[in-house]
Amino acid sequence: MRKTQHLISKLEQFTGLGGEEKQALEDAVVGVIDYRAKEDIILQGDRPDHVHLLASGWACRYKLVPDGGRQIMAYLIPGDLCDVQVALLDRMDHSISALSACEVYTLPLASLSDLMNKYYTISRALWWSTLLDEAILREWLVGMGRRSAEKRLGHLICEMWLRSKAVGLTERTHFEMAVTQEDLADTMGITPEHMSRCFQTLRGKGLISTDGRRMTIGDLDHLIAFSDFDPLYLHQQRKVAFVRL
Amino acid sequence: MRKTQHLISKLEQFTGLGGEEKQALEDAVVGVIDYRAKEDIILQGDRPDHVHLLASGWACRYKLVPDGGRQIMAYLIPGDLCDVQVALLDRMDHSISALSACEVYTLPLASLSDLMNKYYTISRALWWSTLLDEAILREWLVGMGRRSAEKRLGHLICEMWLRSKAVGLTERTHFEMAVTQEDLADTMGITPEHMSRCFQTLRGKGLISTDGRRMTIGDLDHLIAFSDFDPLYLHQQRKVAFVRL
DNA sequence: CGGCTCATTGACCAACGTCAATGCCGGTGG
DNA sequence: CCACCGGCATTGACGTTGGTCAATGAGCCG
Repeated sequence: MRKTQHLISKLEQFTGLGGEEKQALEDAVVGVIDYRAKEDIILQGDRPDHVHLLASGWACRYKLVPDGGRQIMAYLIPGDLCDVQVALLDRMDHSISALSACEVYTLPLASLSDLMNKYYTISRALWWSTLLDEAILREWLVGMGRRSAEKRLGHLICEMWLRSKAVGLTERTHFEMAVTQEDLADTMGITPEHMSRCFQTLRGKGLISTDGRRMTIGDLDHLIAFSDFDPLYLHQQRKVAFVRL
Repeated sequence: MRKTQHLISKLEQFTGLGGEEKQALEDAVVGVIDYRAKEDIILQGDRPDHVHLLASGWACRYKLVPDGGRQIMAYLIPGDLCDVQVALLDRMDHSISALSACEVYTLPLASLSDLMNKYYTISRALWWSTLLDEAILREWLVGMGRRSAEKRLGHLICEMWLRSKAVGLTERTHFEMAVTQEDLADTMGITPEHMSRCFQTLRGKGLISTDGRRMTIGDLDHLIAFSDFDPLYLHQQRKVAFVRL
């Protein structure tokens, strides 16, 4: 399998890619690094000279606040680029950390930049992926402001199920949600204790069930309705990925 | 004064622009539209064929949720482009509405696209501005998850003071904050009643005072400290805009 | 077995929501 | 000029979501 398979699956939601373009992406990968859970990949203030492509596992963008709290601002799954933005911004305004064990491919910033100059399609597709990140961020903000913690959890499960599906990591009814309840609590702006209570509720309603990190969706239609989930914001233009279970 | 003066001031935080580039931007403006407060500029689902540049007044990005609630996800001030992203995404995943009376310039999507092909600097500067939007969104999410409503309000005031300053719309200690408390409540995910209480607190501490829509910062250093404000996320690279009052 | 991390539970508490009423102010028409 | 109106801000009493603290379990691994 190609190293860039997940990335290509992701980009192909938006546009077709030719064989030459796929090979060029593949050739840009120069190294691989392993991280353990909770290990930092990039720190706030860094100015990385490589772009990081997540190959396996889950990671997150986060910031710490003075009182010691952590706010997670994005989940990164296989196929996601961690830091395209550093090409333009002076330095990282947030940190990135592994949530589970992760494999990360490195691509020299210069190669990626060449590639974007040479292949208009790749350039557009990468720009599209940053706009998608932004759209997800907006939807999370809506959740934080206007949805209960339980609905936010349900919403996130729907989102990650679809995003995993788009890169080929979802089974029919279940997928690997490689995070702890504490991570989820830091995502939703609540405490781990309350996160646990939210899980009870969703399980009690028969919407989900869990076995370790494996998340099984018990009743997709009702989960969607309960969570007020509308996949429009994921902009999955080319494939109708959102089929019934 | 140039129509694109505010936009140019904004972009020059990031990069220098030559006279030819400035003129090209100016020439791309083809029309102007007036909106009254509360009027929608773009609706969710739209696919505008023009890019909108805010010339005066304040606007916002927002989404509605089923129970009737509104979540504001960004403020737009003079010099901000409303919808560069629609060039790539299929359609708007959120709406944009005027918060005060607004003047909006329109630029044909095709002209802007030509301009970005011809002038690498402009292309980079516009990309930078979308990354900035994303950085602001992340910081708002941190606030929603991990800061009290009072601190969020203080933080927003610091942010808008700086952003207004970057486009030349801030006096020494005060600026026009063209929004109602209800708008602010919909921004922070709280109720107007609670927003009012937050204002009392900040006024009581002597951090701010208000006169209609005019926001006066009483004690910048303490407001910054109180709000846990760090301007790093605004990525104001070229100018040290963050001088003391 | 012991030590770790993660999930869960319960009792109590604080931030913020809800509802209902009041005040303020600028605009407008008689 | 004044009465009235509509939009916005404010206040108070009380309710709810989610926080805090402290303890207990449950699984995993050396």
